[in-house]
Amino acid sequence: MSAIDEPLATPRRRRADAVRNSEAVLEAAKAAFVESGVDVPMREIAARAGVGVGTIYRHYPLRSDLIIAVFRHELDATAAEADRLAAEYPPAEALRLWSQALARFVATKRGFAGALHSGDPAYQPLPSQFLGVLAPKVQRMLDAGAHEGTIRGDIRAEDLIHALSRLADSYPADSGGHTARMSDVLLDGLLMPPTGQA
Amino acid sequence: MSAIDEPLATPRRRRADAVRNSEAVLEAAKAAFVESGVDVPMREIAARAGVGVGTIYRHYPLRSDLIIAVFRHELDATAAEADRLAAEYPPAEALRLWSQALARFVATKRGFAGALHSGDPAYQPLPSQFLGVLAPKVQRMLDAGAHEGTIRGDIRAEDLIHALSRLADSYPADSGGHTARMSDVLLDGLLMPPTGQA
DNA sequence: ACTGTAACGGAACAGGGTTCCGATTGTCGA
DNA sequence: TCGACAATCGGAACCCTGTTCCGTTACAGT
Repeated sequence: MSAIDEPLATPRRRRADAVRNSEAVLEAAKAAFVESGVDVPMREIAARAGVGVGTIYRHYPLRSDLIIAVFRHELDATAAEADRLAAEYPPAEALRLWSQALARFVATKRGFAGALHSGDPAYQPLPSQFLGVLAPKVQRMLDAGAHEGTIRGDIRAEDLIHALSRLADSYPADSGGHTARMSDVLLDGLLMPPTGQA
Repeated sequence: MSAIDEPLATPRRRRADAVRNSEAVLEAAKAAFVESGVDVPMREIAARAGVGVGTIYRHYPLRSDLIIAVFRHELDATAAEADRLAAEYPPAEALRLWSQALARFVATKRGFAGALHSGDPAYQPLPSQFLGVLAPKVQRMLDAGAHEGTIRGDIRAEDLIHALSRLADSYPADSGGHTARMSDVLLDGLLMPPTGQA
């Protein structure tokens, strides 16, 4: 009766160099993503991290694994922001403010939205992981708005996030506020009553 | 004073094989785009057309040249559709119907919207050529709607087309009508009066 | 027919993703 | 402390694709 605080017999301890390397890769990827976007060559990340490419693939078999790992914190923060805003503002306004947070997230990750919708097998799990974190929070805002009658109720959170992330990626260097304007138009369309005739 | 129906002295006649090949490439590309999307390898197009890759590059130095050439007819038709609808329906309704036409155009061209916004130098002229054909027609619809007070006047045709083409590309196999639904939401947001508070 | 040249084809080069395997090096038991 | 084992490493090698380049081919005009 010594170590039963581990779920089952400890299979083995993770090697120290493995931990070091996996963290070094994470740091290198983070920097590389900022400089060159998420499509940066694997070899460059490997060089920055001072490891071989094989080591990257060992720790992150899919490029999407690396991306999610790098952006995990920010992604969670963006999700948490949804809760914060939902608690402080009426649904429609919370949604509008949150959409700006999402736009900031996407805009600062060159190539992220493209990867999200690319269909490339290396990015295959990305959409579900991304949406898995955000959609529940957004859905709650949508439901609240639908319940009080200020937001139309036939739009799913996942579709909305898809759309917003698409729009946010439309202008590589968006100095004219195009993204913000079109996102606002989309959100106006969500407000009740929908004026459009069938 | 024989042949002055040509702008200036006819420099030379285009070689028959050149004409043949350039058309063969066009046909091959059209088929390949349908089967595999606009990102299909050049070698495959060359093989289908029975020419060498060098021949493709001779006739279409940029991939975007080939894409535009292949879709020229459909693109013009989509532009003409804007005129037709504008003549027959009130601006807001015309715009809604036209957006469906655009969605059809984009949806049937796998990878097209991605190429449109990719930033890849091989696609560099694509956005301006694409928008150059469509934007003037759409702008006229927007202006008409703004003039009669049914459509908000602060949205440029180019931004709208960008947004719609982005949305139309969001779902590779859109069986659930997601694209149509989100496009409708966007268009609802265009209608006056905009309900959203700043 | 003959010639000059436009056009051709595909080898060659460059660059990126992914795999594979011999070499290395922690970890753990003795 | 030491040895053995296996996890891990590194980067060469392979494949696929875009693009260029140039020796060869074959059309157009005389």
